[in-house]
Amino acid sequence: MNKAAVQAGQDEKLLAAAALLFRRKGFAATSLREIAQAAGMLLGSVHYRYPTKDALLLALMERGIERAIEAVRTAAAQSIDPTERIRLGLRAHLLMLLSGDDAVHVLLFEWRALSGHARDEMVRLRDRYEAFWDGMLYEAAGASRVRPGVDLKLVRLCGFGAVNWVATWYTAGGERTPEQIADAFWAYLALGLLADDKRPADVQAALGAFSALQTSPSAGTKE
Amino acid sequence: MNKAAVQAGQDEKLLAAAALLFRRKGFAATSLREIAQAAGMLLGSVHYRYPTKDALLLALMERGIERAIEAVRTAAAQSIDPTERIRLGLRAHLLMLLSGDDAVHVLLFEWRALSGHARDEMVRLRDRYEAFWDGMLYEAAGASRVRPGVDLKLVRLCGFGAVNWVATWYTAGGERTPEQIADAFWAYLALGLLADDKRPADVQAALGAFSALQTSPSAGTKE
Amino acid sequence: MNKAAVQAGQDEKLLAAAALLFRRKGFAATSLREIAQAAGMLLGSVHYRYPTKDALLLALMERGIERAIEAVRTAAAQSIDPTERIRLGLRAHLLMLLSGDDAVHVLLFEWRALSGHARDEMVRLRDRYEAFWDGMLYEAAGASRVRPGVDLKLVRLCGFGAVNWVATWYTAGGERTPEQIADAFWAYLALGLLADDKRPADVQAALGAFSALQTSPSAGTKE
Amino acid sequence: MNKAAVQAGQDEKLLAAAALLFRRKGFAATSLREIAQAAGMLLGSVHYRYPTKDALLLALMERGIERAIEAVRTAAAQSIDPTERIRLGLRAHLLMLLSGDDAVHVLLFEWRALSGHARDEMVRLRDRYEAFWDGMLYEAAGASRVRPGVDLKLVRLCGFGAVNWVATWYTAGGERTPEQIADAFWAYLALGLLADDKRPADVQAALGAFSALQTSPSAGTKE
DNA sequence: CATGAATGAGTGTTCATTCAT
DNA sequence: GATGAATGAACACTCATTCAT
Repeated sequence: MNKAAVQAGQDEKLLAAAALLFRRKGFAATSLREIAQAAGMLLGSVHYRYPTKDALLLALMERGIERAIEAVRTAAAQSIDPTERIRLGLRAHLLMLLSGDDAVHVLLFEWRALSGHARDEMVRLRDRYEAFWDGMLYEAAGASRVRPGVDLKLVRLCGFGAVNWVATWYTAGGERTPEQIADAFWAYLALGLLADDKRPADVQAALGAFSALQTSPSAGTKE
Repeated sequence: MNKAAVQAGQDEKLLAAAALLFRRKGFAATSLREIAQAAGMLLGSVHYRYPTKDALLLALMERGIERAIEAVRTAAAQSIDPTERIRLGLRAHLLMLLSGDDAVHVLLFEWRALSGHARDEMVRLRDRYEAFWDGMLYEAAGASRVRPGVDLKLVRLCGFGAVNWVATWYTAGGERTPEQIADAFWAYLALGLLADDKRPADVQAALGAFSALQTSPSAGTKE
Repeated sequence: MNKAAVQAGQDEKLLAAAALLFRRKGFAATSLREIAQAAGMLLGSVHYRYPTKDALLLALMERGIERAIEAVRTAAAQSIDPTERIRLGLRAHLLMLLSGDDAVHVLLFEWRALSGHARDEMVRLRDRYEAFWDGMLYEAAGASRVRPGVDLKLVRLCGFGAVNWVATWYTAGGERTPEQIADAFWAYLALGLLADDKRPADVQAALGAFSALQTSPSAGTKE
Repeated sequence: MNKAAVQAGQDEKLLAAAALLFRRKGFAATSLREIAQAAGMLLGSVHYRYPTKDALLLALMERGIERAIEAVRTAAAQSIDPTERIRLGLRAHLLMLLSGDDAVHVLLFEWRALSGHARDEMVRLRDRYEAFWDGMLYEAAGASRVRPGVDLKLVRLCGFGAVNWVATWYTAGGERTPEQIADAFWAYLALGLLADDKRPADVQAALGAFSALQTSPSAGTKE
């Protein structure tokens, strides 16, 4: 039992080291030797735990997805208001991505390195997370808070994009905290950028294509 | 003269092949041998044109940024209305990213592979593009179409994120065209998601943090 | 225990093969593939033992210097007469250089190929060997066998040059053995070339510059 | 005629640049591109003048040998005393080697890089120079200044070694000039190191092997 | 169970050389 | 006559992976 705990700890150290390096240098540019060294173990031992580099990445992603779902679920549970739940979830998602866990970052940015079976497996994991978010959005829509004609799936993809992309430019110690960024993004999406008295007239006109869009609200998106 | 044209064509083929492969497999996972083969030239010839792999990537990015700026500028020039110009620019940006040119994709997703001087150079290129967009946004703000308290830089980062992330999930032949996606994202951001009669009461309350944010409208974001 | 012995044997074979090839073709003109093949191992295995080509050369030089010092010390220990000790040491040095070990040859002729840290390391090794020889020479001088006004450091450099250069023209099976060559060189240096009755008059005159030199007997030589 | 002069000047610059680089980095480690750049010409033009790298080295050596012979001959001509002529020749040889011309250095230290026909050619050149020196030595012997039993060829090899090796450790601005070094070496060889009253007794005894040597004075040496 | 020596395919890069112009 | 684009073999080196112990 003690031995098993040590092993789990070793595994934890290994995955954490891998996540850090994958995030910093990318999957392909990181060698298993580096990971082994960073984790304080030997190269052979890495292969003992994960037979291939792909398997290590996949394990990392699995862990990332579980933690992300867990974190978002916990955050959202703090409110029963659907809109507020989304805001809290968004905060949690961004927090995980920026400072919580390298595994989440890896999950979002290194999946292209996988191929074949490992890639299918990873897609399955992502779908689970996306389904979880879609659930929250449909709650909000059900509470008829969302403007009619809005495609929820597309909203999810829009919001995810905005938030995930933050990992690209954010640096700790900047002028905004992750929480502030998440709230601001949510405010933009929820309220819109344009001043109230300016909206109806010119925007509606400008978005002719968008109006057409509203008539087919369930248009799909995914590969 | 003929010779110069042939050389330029060779170069074009080389960069196009590199862009395609970098996009599909990532920079680190693509070998110069593969690129050479895809471009129909020999390995030595690739190095003759670009002394290092980094130099090839950098050249690709330079081309990508020039084309992106050009495309967005041309699209935005079709209207004099600041809001409409943004919508048209967004469309052009997404179109470049998705189907116009692999170089733009590479520019956005492979910059982490660079280091040292090449990275500085790339950052300089990106800054130019971002400055170009900020210009368009300030126009719109100057025409007092934007809700007070909105941080334009953060809006740009939000919008870029949403749009750039599309490259992550979009597949040609899907149910929406790039233009439709761009318009929809712009509509979400411009008008907001929430129904008019629902907005003032509960959103304002939900976004306490956001209200605080509005008092310091010029808060920065970046590293 | 058996395993360690096998490994040491492999290492020995590798270094011996490298020394032979470096001697025959020079460091830069010898490829690691050739060395691997000559040592009966695979290219990857060479790098496993010595991470870089420079490291391999350095290891070779270290071995060369150790063996040279050991051989010279052992030979010189056979006599207690300072002059005789030098003759015996010279013999041993030349023997190592010509037929004993390619590593010694490499040490003397391939050091220019190194740069940076590896070169510093090599200089350190050479200095140790030279200090060892200077010790022997000072012994002889202390026994007041050496003509006054002779610069011992310069003598060492003169003798080393004469003897090391032999590696340039010597071929096994020639008309003189290494021992005979060493003894002859030592005789020339010790006794001088000129007949006794011819020396005082004309040589002294011919060597005006040399006489001047004798007045500053401690003039240095080296960088 | 003007054109021919320009060409000869170009050739001169090319050979000088090659000599400098070969001396500094070795033949194998110097690329033709470097040489071309240092000579201010283009890579193709180097090949235009010398079809292969070996040919360039060989041309360099030819020039080196011619200059060396010329310099030594001129220096020796300043005296009619055979011993003095040797001293002056030695001075000239060392001067060429150290500061006169990189080609001489290359000639002595880079010949191992050649093989096949080019190597044979180079050996022929060296033999010419050595024959020239042997001529001077036999003059001195004929004037019966040399101790009986001394092998002149071996003396030449001994002296050449001592002097050539100086290039290995000499640095300009050191405490001795090349002339002083040459004179000192000649003094050591001509007069011997040991004090007069110490010589007959112990050295003769110590050099038993040498006495045997004296009975076969014409023993050859060369490969 | 864990290790580390060994592997060999593959990497980016260098380079002397060729040749059409 | 002189150039520089193109070549491809060779280079030192990296790396995920295997396997005997």
